[in-house]
Amino acid sequence: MAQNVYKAHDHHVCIDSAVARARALCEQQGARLTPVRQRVLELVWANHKPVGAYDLLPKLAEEGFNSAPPTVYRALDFLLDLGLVHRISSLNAFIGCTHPGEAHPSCFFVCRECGEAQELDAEQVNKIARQAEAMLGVRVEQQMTELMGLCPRCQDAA
Amino acid sequence: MAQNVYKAHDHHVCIDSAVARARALCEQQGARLTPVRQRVLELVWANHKPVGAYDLLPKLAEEGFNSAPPTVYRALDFLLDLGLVHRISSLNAFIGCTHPGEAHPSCFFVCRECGEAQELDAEQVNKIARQAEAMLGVRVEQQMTELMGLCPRCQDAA
DNA sequence: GGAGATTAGGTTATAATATTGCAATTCTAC
DNA sequence: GTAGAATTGCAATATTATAACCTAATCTCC
Repeated sequence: MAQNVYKAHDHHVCIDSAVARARALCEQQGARLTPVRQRVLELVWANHKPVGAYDLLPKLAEEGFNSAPPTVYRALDFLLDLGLVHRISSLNAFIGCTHPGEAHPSCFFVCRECGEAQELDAEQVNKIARQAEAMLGVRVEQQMTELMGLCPRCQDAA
Repeated sequence: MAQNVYKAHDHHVCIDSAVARARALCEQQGARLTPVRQRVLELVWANHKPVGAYDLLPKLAEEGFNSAPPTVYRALDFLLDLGLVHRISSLNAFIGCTHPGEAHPSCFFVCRECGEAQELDAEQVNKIARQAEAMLGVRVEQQMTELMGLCPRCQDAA
């Protein structure tokens, strides 16, 4: 299971290590972590809530970056390709990945109240994929699972 | 596992039984399967490919139905609530469900070539949900899984 | 069967998300 | 240093979804 976001933690470490992993991965793959791309990654990691592409635009603008939609979508596509971020389809939003290294299954729990997302172990989803391949003859190339509900904190609050 | 869409079948049966199930379910729940709603359901069932809301509009228009976006979105929302259709988030599209009866986990394989979707057994996804509840203390209310890849036919074609 | 409540549908406008196409620039490898 | 590739800037537009407000149909209960 990935790191538990519901435990108290120094979030700067999350951001810093995300950038460090990104840098390493880009070097390894011969990809370029340009200023926009790095800044988008940092902004996605600003907290543990999936962020919309259009939420990033004004923040980039403030900092003097170009801020037209294609800029942020291109950066996000780049990060998605490297598995540095995941897309939460049901929210049209993006969130940082804790164990990047090319595209891999996306499996998250998202709280409908606070919006925080917790990455989950995707082992069971792999089972579904293997089962479908065996029983139906399909070939699975991508997987995503999204669970929605209430996180521990928001249950307590209610 | 739900019916296998890759096997030859008389598709009229799919549509007819979908409508029959819908009628029964609506009766049971005291909901009204109005003409627009039934027609939208039939159109969603026109084939086994997820269909976009905006693809339905012109077809409804041809048949003299009102055809503004809210009309089709309302019909789709109604059908979603009853579990008669599912939303494929990664495609912004909708597909008929073979075993309706209020909202339930959505689990599909979608072919990236032909676009056909095959509903899968969601038992493993339930396991993920229970695991997340046990280990993280979250409460899961909704689930969706989407697998992407190549269906048997499109593998053969390639 | 009629009054009031509820549900469904019509209409217009607009919000939110995402992409296309092309020109300009920067980087990389030779 | 130059050709080719990757990246960015920019303007326009496509696609998906909802808001707000009103009218009409249907239900419920007496």
